Amino acid sequence: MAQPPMLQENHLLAALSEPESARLTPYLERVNMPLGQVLYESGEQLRYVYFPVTAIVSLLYVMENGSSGEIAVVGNEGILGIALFMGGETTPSRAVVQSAGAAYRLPAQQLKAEFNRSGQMMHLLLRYTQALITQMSQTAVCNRHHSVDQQLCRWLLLSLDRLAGDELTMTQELIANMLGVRREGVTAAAGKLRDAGIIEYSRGHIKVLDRPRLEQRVCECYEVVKKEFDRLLSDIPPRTTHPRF
Amino acid sequence: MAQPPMLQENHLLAALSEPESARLTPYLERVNMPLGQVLYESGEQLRYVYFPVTAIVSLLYVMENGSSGEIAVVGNEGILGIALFMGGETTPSRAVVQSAGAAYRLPAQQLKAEFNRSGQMMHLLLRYTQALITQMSQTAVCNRHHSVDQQLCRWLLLSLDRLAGDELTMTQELIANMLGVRREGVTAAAGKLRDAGIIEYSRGHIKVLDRPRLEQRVCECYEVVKKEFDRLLSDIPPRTTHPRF
DNA sequence: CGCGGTCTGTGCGCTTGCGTACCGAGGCTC
DNA sequence: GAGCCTCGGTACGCAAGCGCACAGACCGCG
Repeated sequence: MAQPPMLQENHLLAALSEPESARLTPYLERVNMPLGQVLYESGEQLRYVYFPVTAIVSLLYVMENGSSGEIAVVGNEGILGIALFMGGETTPSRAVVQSAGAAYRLPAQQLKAEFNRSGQMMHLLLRYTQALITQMSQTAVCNRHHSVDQQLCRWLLLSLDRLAGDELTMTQELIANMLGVRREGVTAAAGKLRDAGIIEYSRGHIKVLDRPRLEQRVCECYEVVKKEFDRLLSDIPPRTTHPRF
Repeated sequence: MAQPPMLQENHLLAALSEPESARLTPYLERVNMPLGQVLYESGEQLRYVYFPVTAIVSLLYVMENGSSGEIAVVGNEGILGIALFMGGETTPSRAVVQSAGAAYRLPAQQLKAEFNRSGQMMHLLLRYTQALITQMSQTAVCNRHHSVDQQLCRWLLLSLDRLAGDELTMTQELIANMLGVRREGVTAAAGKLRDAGIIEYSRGHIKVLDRPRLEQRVCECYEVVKKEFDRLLSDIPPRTTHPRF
């Protein structure tokens, strides 16, 4: 509780012990990240890790022919750059800012140093990584078995959980890139949700009006991942569900 | 090199330093695993980790409606039970023996103890886990964008890499479960490969006749994962590519 | 106020894969 | 050798999603 309150905005940072927090704070730098910013490219050596606060970042995989797919999404519950402490230094995926906002960044060296102390931070990061693995696995099966309609619901809920409000800035084209489907497919799915009065949207702004009914329509994948995140990370003490404004 | 030669059969065990190997060897137990054996169920507490030798194990995700999908495959290059050292204790996936054979198993306690020494083994396991993450991500996009034909090629090659010979015992029905598609889809894809003279099969036995042409037909996903495994695990010293008979 | 670019809506033909059903062939058991 | 069960082959209608093309709507900018 003696931490600078700002660090509470990211769950992982918030869960650090005082000595850990004291060691890292001098190196943490708050940055603003605009929509579309690429934090790192596939195969690129990472210079920083990022702890999102109000921003949301997608881990995107881009194939040779240009088609793409989101494999995970990271908000203020997590960290970007797990390859650094896992030992691979890089990953074959790209990290793109999906919702503009703030994050703390930390030089790679400092993160590795703290990780190698094998303290609480290491265990925290590993458990977070396992939660991320669950998200990726679930995405794999969801891609295989569920309709665009259901996946759109899942995607909206994942974003909503990582946002302060009920509004997101995102075109259907971009959502299509994330889900790895056609833009027209998203148009159709979004149209159904609008006709049902669950969302409203216009030119890159989506507002969720009725979250409960969104949860009725989503496939099981959303719930599975959510429960697993809760299970793995619920003991994080100050449990700030959303950043306060 | 003073290790019992048998341990060389699994790449991770083979890469251990002498003291590590000496600590673990007393607890390692060689087991035979028949086709179809379930090493652990979704959500089940793990009592052992497994280091496959000649066996191949699939990480399978089964959905509420019974449909399923393979999210990763583990052979003698890896380990089963990463949730133990990642801190989650369990995962929402199921581990099923896809190709009968031998493995070493180690009680969960011993693995955790060794991991917590933060030595070479820890770094090895973490790098392996990152490679596994790559495999899962790639599976997610492959599920989205590639045809059953291509995915069958990928699946065959992944199995082939983890086998001693060129023959696998596996029905089309089971392959369909792994890929998360219909059995008839596999029949059609396999028929094309047979007509082209690339494989031959009958009643649960598949023989690969022309691996180079299999590699021509596969999607990029296979290569990406293979390269990443090589990059992350290539410094493992005794590089026994396949168990010798 | 008009222009241009971006975002969304819609239509159409095509391919892939799904669900269902049925059948024959090979191998195992008794 | 008869019977049974598993495995693989095939067919048909259906639905989802794709690629492409184009049109209208909205916004910002000059």
